[in-house]
Amino acid sequence: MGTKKKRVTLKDIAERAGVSTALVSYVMNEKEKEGKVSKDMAIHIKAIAEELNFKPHFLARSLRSGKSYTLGLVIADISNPFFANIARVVENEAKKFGYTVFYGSSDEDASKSDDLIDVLIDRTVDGFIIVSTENSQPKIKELLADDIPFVLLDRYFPEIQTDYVSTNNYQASFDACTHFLEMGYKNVGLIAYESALHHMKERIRGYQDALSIHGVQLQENWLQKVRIQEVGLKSREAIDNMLSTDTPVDAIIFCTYSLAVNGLKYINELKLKVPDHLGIISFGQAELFDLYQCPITYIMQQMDELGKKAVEMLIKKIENPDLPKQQILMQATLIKRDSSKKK
Amino acid sequence: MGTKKKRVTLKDIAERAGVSTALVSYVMNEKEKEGKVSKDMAIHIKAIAEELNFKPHFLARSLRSGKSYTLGLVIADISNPFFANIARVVENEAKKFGYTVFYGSSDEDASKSDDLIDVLIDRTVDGFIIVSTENSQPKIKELLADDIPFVLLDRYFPEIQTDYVSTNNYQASFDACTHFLEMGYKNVGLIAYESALHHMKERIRGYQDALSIHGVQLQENWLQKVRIQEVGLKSREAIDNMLSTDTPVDAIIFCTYSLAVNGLKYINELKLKVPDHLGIISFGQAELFDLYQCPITYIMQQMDELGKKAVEMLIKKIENPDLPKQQILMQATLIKRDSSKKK
DNA sequence: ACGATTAGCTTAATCGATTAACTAATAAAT
DNA sequence: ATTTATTAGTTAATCGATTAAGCTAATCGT
Repeated sequence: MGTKKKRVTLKDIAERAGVSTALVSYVMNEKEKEGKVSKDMAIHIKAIAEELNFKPHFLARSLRSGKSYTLGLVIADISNPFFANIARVVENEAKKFGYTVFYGSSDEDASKSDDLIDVLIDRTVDGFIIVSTENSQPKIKELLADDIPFVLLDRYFPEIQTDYVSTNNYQASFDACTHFLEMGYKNVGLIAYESALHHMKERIRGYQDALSIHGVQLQENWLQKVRIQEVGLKSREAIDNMLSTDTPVDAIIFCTYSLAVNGLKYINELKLKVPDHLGIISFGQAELFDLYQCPITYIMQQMDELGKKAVEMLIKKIENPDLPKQQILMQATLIKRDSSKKK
Repeated sequence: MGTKKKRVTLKDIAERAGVSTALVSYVMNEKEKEGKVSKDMAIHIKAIAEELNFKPHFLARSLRSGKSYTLGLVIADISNPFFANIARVVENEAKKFGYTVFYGSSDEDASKSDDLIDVLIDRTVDGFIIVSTENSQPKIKELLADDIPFVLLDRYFPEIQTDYVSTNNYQASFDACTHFLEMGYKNVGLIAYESALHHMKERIRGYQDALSIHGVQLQENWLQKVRIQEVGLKSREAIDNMLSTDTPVDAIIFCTYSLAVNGLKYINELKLKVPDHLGIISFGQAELFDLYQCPITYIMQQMDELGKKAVEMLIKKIENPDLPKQQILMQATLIKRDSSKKK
């Protein structure tokens, strides 16, 4: 009843085989090719290891080798389906390379993010994948200075030279707005986060350029910015603003999933019909978009590829720190559905 | 410029202070109360540690002490909002106790779950929180036999004596069905997973008992079971079955979030109006329920409490393995909204 | 046949922190 | 004055695996 099974160590195997632990270690690490161990002995030792069900002690090995085969993943919020999916992909991909993932949510708060990174450094992770927050530049620079391998995911800082994998947000936003205009919507609005984060600025810029290239003048109140911490309260206000001008919007682009959730809820409350009263396009992808009044047009990012690339880049970086920094921007795809259908 | 900052070790501090590493270790572990270290020396050493920004090496400490302050969390699927939330709560709660969490998704697949647990054991986690899958009893028994601390979360096996924290699913289901009957719905159906998992059986039993206690005879096709792996395909079939009998249902209880997502999607396709054509109650909670045709009535589990309790129990268990096993069933709450409103 | 290789294994240091056991010096007790 | 306690430290083993360096005996080349 509960006999604490004590670990089988190299020593146990060595004793059983009547050899030194070093030899066992060589066998376990397939060093026999290098002429360190005889074939017979290798077979013999492997058999014993098998029989005793030997599993190397991760901590001991890591301590000695300085490698923990552990990655730290810092994301904004695991309860956002976009990041939940990222987390999943990262976890699965890392596993393929023999790495395990510690993760944590920053809640879009730089100090939480910084703390999390510190905790994970203490835990001797080999590297990081980071979805950074506003004001996390100092920490990022610190990581650079300390030569800690990391890859930024989804968000990056154009003024800091780092590895990153992200999406061409400018293009995505440009395409969304253009699509609305082509479908006959005249007054296209956009709700973004009030944020210094570059990806958000790019989304705004893409929208603005699309309007101006199509000869549409951006009207007052079409562009709304909401502080991340106040999404719940201010989303309604933003929509009210967009609708109560001389040139009320007939279509809205939501720059994030949370903005969409809150906005769509309010649109329901206002009893507005999508897309008749209001066309909708949103960044992100979620089951929710299938179940609204009508299927919502959304901007699909290649999450699987984003996550995979990030892991791949990070592991390469860990194994070869001198690799030149790499930047990847992936293309997003506009999934066109009823919420933006032809007027 | 990337000067790999090398770790500050006990030895560095010891040399600087002209003492042995042992003494430094005692100071760092606050053992001075036990009369091992003079006050002056303690202050002196602490000052040096501070100055050099000493951080103990986690792996070294863990290797020596046999404690890693790491928990393993095995959940069904991180992209399900219910589990994403659990993961979050567990992570936050663990942090409060100085623990960090490794997690992974099992995808409701016992062999994946078992593998995951093995990987985490290799990683020397101190204990597990497990949302178990069908057929994972053997692994659970193995953990018991090996005296590895763990707490089951959400799902448990009544035939195995373990610690667990779960919800009174029988009552929750009973209440949901009763609510429908009281609101004037006559033909209440339920869609569940085809599963041997006890929590699922309890949900079914609660529904059946509620019907029979209120004098309603369970009709053919009212109770539908769908295999987890086929939710996408078979949900439609299930709903078709419920609607195409002599006694078609006028209300449906969905036993899980995934069942609800798929079911609601199909109900949209069928252009059925909720709640006029069909009342809806679902287990789980999600933003999606706010944004459907009308707000969906759902069964709210106390996720925060579930997660917190699980962490608390686990850590107590880790620190005192001889603690008697504890079982906790939490009460769920029915959040009544328009999808089940009075006929 | 003699020195040089090489195959095959062992020794021992190492990663960094912890802790039981020991020492030396001082203080208290009898 | 001698024993006993207490204080304030040090030494060295330990957790388990890795690996450079060393050793021995067999093998090779000429």
